[in-house]
Amino acid sequence: MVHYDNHPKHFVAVDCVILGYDKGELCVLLYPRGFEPSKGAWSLMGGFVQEGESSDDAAGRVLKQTTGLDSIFMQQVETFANPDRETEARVISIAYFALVRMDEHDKACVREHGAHWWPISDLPEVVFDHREMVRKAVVKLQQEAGYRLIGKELLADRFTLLQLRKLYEAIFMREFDPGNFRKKIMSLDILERLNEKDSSESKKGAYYYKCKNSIEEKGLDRIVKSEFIY
Amino acid sequence: MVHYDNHPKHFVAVDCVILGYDKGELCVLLYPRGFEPSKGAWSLMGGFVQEGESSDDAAGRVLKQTTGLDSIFMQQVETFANPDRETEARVISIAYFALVRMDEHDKACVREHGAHWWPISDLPEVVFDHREMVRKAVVKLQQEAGYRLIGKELLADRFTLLQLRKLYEAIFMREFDPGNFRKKIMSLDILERLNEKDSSESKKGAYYYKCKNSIEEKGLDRIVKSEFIY
DNA sequence: ACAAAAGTGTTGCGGCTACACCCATGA
DNA sequence: TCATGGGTGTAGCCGCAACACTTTTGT
Repeated sequence: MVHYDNHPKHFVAVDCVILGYDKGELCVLLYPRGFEPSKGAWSLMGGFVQEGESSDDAAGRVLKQTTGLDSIFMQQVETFANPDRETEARVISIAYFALVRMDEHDKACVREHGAHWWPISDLPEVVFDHREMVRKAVVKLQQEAGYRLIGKELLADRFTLLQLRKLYEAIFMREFDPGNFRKKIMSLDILERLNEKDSSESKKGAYYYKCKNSIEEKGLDRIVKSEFIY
Repeated sequence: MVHYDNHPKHFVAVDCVILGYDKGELCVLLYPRGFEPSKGAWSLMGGFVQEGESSDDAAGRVLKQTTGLDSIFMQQVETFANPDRETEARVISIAYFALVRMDEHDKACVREHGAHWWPISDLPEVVFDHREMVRKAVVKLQQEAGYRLIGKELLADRFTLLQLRKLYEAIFMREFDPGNFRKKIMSLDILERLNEKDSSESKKGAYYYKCKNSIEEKGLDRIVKSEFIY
């Protein structure tokens, strides 16, 4: 591990799989690549890791630049380091994924970058190995959502159980029994029922819930134990 | 993503958490750092990612150099990219873990590097963030071993169910009921009973088993569903 | 009256846990 | 004969899936 100078240096980038949820669909934020090669293909939001900057910081910076959002749930997915994964130069890329509320991000900011939300189930052609990054990010999201309650991160402050269930159905790409889903979530004792109802989605009206800010999310048992197929 | 030249380049290394199993203990291969800083502390086996070499290749190369082993189960753990994680220079490190059979590796090769096997449960002082790398690698191993049968990778070609159970107890740091463990494993229908017995560990003698080379390891259900505590 | 979602209850199955029990054999 | 692990069986528990059923209210 001595002789550092004998060894090559590399460009190191982060690519962010920014995931949002809207109208029953899980979406990812892409921007159009405006130059060759692969002009016209879409790309994840990315940036280079700078001197004195950790990759976590770099990912946060990219997220901030493109959505205006700060202190968002982010997690490392995997590092892609094939020497020929990009065509112009060798770039080693650390993929991250982030969960944002699609109604809360800075739309001007996104528009300025020409970015666009694409449904996970119907992605356009993307650049390099970015499709694989998205795939791996979704698998990570599934693992994450299977162990602890996502929802805070992708829904508004308050939400109905229908909305939460639809979110989980979008994440796991399968349907959940309404009754059983309700009981499972309730048994975790992490939601607090508000006194307001939402009548837009049903005649009877469903109570809003919010996450107990109470605490610690420690050691929940599994929410979904299914296999991952995506 | 243009203007590559405006961006800094970094040293990129791989660090291998080489795990083995011997006499009921999960062990990791470390070698003593022979120079300051942190002289006397132990270090994971590592190396720099070269031009035209993927990080997977680099990890394989390091493993080959230090154990003489080839085509071994390896998996990326996580990338460590804090700017100050090493003291001499900034090095971004991609951590890998590997599973090797402690009786099969090239002992001369290991000795030549001054390397030594340390039990996971009682590590010496290690350099930089290597302890965290080991921790994360073990968590990954637990996840892996919970979904599919490790054993091929860490035990000899043939093994008794006692040996397999002891291995799982070492990985998960808890005990398994002998009867239940046997039934669980058998229900997976992936082991083939040989006609030889091992009498060294019991009076009655236990049949040797080996993994059905049959095939595909597809979609096993969970072997261990417990939470991860390490 | 009907549809549609909210919300609750019930039942059955499958897997896991805990533990009892016989077997074989070396010391 | 006794201790030890091999190997099998069983009973209880718990969680989940499937689905029935009641409630509420807008149209």
